[in-house]
Amino acid sequence: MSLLTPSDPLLDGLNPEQREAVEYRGPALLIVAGAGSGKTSVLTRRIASLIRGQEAWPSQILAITFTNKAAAEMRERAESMLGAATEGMWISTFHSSCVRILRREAENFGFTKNFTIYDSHDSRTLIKRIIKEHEADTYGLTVSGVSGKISRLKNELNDVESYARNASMSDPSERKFLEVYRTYTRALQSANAFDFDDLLAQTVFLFRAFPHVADVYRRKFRHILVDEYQDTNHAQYSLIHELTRETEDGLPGASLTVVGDSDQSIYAFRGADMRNIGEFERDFPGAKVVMLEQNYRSTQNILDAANGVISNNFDRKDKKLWTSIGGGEKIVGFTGYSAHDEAQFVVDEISALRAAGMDYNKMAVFYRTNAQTRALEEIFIRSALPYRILGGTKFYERAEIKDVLSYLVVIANPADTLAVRRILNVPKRGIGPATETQLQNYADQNEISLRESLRSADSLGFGPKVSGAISRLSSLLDEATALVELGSVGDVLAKLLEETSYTTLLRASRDAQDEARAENVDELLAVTKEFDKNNPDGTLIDFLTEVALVAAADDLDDASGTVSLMTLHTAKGLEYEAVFITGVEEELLPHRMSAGEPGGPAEERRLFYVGITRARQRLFISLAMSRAQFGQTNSALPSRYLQEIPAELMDWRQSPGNGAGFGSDGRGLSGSGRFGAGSGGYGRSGTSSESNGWGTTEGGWNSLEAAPRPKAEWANRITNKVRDNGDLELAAGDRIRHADFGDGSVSQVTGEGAKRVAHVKFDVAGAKKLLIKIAPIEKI
DNA sequence: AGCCTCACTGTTTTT
DNA sequence: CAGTGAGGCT
Repeated sequence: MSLLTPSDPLLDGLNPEQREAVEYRGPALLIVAGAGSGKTSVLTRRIASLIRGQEAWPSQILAITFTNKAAAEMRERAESMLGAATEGMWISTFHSSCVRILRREAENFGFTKNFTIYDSHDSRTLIKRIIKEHEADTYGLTVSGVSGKISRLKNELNDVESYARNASMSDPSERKFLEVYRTYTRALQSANAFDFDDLLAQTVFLFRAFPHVADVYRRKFRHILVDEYQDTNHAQYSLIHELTRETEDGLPGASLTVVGDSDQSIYAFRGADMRNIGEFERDFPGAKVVMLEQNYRSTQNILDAANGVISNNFDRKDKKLWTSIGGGEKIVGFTGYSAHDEAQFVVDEISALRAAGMDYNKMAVFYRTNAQTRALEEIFIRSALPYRILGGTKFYERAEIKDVLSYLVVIANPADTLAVRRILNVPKRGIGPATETQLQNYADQNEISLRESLRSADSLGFGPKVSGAISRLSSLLDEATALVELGSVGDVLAKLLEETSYTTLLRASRDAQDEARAENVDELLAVTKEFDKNNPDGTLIDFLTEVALVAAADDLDDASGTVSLMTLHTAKGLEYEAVFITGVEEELLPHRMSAGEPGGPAEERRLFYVGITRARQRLFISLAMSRAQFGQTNSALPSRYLQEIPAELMDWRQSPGNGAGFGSDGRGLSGSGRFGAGSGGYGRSGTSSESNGWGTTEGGWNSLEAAPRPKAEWANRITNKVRDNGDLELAAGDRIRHADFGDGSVSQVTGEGAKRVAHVKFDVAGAKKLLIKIAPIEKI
């Protein structure tokens, strides 16, 4: 048992439950940790107590998180408790743990240890090519459809052959899909590459196919700790199971600790299954369960709001967060006229908080979709507030960065055809599609890689210009490869940039954006040098692995004084003194795409809950009445989740219920900035059939007509059924009747499908544009 | 081969 | 809106 005494600093300040979570010893422990209940602290102290009590060597500990950031934080905390005694511990994400294992074991199953990792963009590119080659698009297969399906299959551990056994071969599109899946799998194999999902799935397959290999790791890891267990998908779950199994010669399985909170499960879309945590006790009979419900982060008001919201999810174990911190300030609500107006509110409040002494890096702004950053950014820039965006279009996804990285990939893994193709004609060197196809054919016929075929340029009958270009590329790659042995990653990259003139050419371009691209490439060069400095023994492969696995929240050093902007997903696991949740509207939160998915609205509610519980002191919730999306402005309704926050907790500066209506003349932004008080309404009342009168005036402003009639406080209460005229056929000359505008005649119909717009001349109300699908109209 | 323009399309969250 | 693909021109 533990050698710790009650006064040991490891147990200092812990409540009885936390303490039990640190001290319990047994084969399986589930820590149900509500938001802000100190789970990271408990987890690290648990690790520390295992080491201090000499119950385990550091190398016997495997701690798994979902993000590198969480892993880094845990490592840091463990180091501050244990110092050098953390050496040899595996504290890393699922994905990087798997890469580590796969690199060691790749030779067992037809890969080499310098395999490439394909991000989702790479796999889409590959899938796109395969769909084209197999003319699979004529069977209705799309790139996103196929890549989504393959990803789901892999997360469920269905490889091609197991899928083939179960698929219905009578369906031609199924057959075609199988063909694509099979080709894709072979392409990955021959490119010596794994996609993201493979990293997990292949590790599981490896363990299952080679029990003696699995045993090596089972013997090694005696204590396995998993964070955010509610977000594990089937592959991750199986991986944990494989690792905690008894070895062939009877060594009992490792002790397993999982931490999670089903209320914070927000990754169902990538296969996460809450049941993994719900059924933990069934999976591990005799498991100990510890509940952490005391919250050390937020004020009671914030927790009450969070509890109010989450209690609307039914299939959950009831648990209530509580705190001894006290009530705190009310939650501030604001309804903007537009996304810009909303952003202005955010900026104003941030300035006020700053003036009151709060540092910018203690504040964060959350949103549901990355697209929402646009308006926020504009206003932040205009107001000269320092901010940083976490996630979004990632540095490593930029075309110029991928180009340059592809050179490094080709050097590390010449089998990677995708990477070879990417650099073949970048920068332009006269190797076009025709040449590429010929090279590929030659490679296929001789069963060599595309990279190898470059060496035979002279004998392929190309013109002198083309074959010269190919030979030069080939020898450049050879030279750089030779340099890998001697030089650092930075040296190799510098040489490649020098020889290809990549940045020089960008700088010579007259496209202004190319200068920015050149700077990005310079930054990448700086990154490699930084890597060389921090990892004197680091290899090119190590560098590429690190780069492939960085995530949105990872590159954040929040020491600097900036406000952080991020999606609600990225926000998980973080906390801030002041939190702004923006865009709390129907169609956005819950997102329209979630409506059709089973459990969608409940998951969106959890997302909102995650956002709320990030806040320590102050919480601001805002929405906009209209929002531009896909170049069009649409009106929006308050999110259904707003009414789940007890009204007395909120202080509405500008409420969705009694906010002013605004006229169809479209004033608003220019005037007072915020629309003034007034009656009438945002949103509508009455029966569902006349709700949602999205009209578009000829002036271009999309607006809701003021609705000077009694209404429920929450306009969206009555919109559970959205009007849908999807099938309504209209043509010029038709007479229609609108719920508000009366009768009119159609002058023109534009757009397609759901975006069909009728241009209508109303007899009294004048000319309007109406979205046919949802306008309250009927043909007469 | 390489450049241009035009039209079209999907339109969430991420390791 | 943004990223892509086709088609036409040099």
